[in-house]
Amino acid sequence: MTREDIADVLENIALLLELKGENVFKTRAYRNGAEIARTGDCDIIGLAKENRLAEIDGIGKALQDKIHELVTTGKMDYYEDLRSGFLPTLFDLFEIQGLGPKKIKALYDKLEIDSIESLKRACEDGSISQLSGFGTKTVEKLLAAIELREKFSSLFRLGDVAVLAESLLDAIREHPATLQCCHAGSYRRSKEILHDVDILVATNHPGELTKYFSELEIVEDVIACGSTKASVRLANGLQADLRAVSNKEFPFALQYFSGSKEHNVALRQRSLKKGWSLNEYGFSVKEDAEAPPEIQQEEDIYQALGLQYIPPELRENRGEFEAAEHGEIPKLIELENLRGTFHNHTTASDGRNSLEEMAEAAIDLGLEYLGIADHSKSSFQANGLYPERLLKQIDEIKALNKQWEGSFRLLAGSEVDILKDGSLDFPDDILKQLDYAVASVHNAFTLSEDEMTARIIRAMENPYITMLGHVTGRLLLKREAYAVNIDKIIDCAAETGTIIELNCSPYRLDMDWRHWRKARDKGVLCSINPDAHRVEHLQFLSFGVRLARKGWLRRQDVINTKPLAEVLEFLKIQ
DNA sequence: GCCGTTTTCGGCCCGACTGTTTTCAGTCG
Repeated sequence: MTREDIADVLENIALLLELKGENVFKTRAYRNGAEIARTGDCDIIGLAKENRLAEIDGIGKALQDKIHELVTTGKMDYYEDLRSGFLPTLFDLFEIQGLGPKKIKALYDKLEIDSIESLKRACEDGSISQLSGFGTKTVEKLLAAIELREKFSSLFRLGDVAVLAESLLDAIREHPATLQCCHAGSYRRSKEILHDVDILVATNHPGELTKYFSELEIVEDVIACGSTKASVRLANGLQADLRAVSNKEFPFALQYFSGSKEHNVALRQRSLKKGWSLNEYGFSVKEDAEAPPEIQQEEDIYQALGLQYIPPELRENRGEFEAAEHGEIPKLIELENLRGTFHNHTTASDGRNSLEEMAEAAIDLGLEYLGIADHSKSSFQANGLYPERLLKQIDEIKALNKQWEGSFRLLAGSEVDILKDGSLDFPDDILKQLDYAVASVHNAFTLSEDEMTARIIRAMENPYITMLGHVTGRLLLKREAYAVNIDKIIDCAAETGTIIELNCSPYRLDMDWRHWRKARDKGVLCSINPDAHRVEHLQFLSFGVRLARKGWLRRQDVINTKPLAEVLEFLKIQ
């Protein structure tokens, strides 16, 4: 029994109660309990065993008894009763955009729809249209949502893969027969969306390693396990592949399996011009071609082909060859370059940690400054701040800053909503009291591209707006970006000197890496922001740096590589 | 179902958007 297990049971109870049309506040109590189980600071399992759940705020008598029963017996009668008679596929319906408890209840009661499959059938055969509240538009939207889900079913966000990918590589590294190992594929190239994880190992005992790999504890299913290659599936459905090669082949295999396919096609074409055919095992030399140099490591392959080394993140055949030919591959930003960050939340709005806790966590990470940007009043759902509370927070930040005497500083900002017409949620006389302000769109996502672009540009033109938050509002594998003309936004950022955020929440990674190079070339500065809602989220900075590298960004292109003194000067604050 | 109290009952986050129901219900953030 883990915290996750408890959270899942409570969350499912909340869904089933919603289906039964129970009191929304009762439902909310269970959902709140799930959240506490999943992410609360307390040791919920230990407290449950000791009958001390009453110490947790939000867990009342009913949940205490039920969680205690679940933890000590492994099941909960209330939950078993509630879900008897329903297929587990029913829960999938809640993941379809546009379907909530009321509609799911209607679908279940009237048409016995209890899975995405039966929903799709009912959409296609027209039976859904008989139900009141389900018109043609609704059916269209449901079909689109089902299609989106199918499209994404075998895809994973970088942030959901990173821990697994690292622990797999660690396991391979520990094996005594491993000579060297490395990630390959799209994980190595830091793609934001992945469909598998590739690991390459150099060894003299390949069969031992593939067997060892397929028997690792985190492996759920073995898809294939041969003498040089193993494919497995992990509990979350992610596929992981291991390829074992000799030490001599390793640089070639690493280059080959890192891709991208387009990059490799271009590289092999270059190689052929020299009379060398390139594959995952090495160069094979055509007759009367000169002999290629000795290859010790991946860098040597690029050098042999007359190219500067191309970091894996840039291998998308998007101009990296031209740059490498002319020695113009940039020195890309590294995680160690970051000196601080902006756009973080606290308990004042929808964050989980206090100002002090966020500051301590930032100091522990070695940062010199941390920008606090809680939501503004229009983000009701996020407990956005009204001016009085914001001004009070500014005072609190000033008071806290005294203790660090310049060695660390909290910056007082706001994530101010860009309203539908492009005006801001706070008047200028409030904004000007802040150290900086992030402007973000949080509602009215369905404006036309022209309207949305004009709306955002209007906000950027406000002199008190320092940076633009999550430019497209996308949630990876969950919600498409809203319509916006990125090129116009970049031009406006260049003209107004507005920084553009690289929001490094694993769900966002927005602005997309494909736009950063041109933004950089127009002189637009980037800010790598974790959008942290709790101290652990500061770790998202590493994803931000990976995607900034993928966007060709150098240290000098990112505002938060600047030391504190320079940032204060930049923001014109004391 | 939880919480807090002017203590055992009433409040619990609110507004925008969408589609369809011609006056509002459901979903979402």
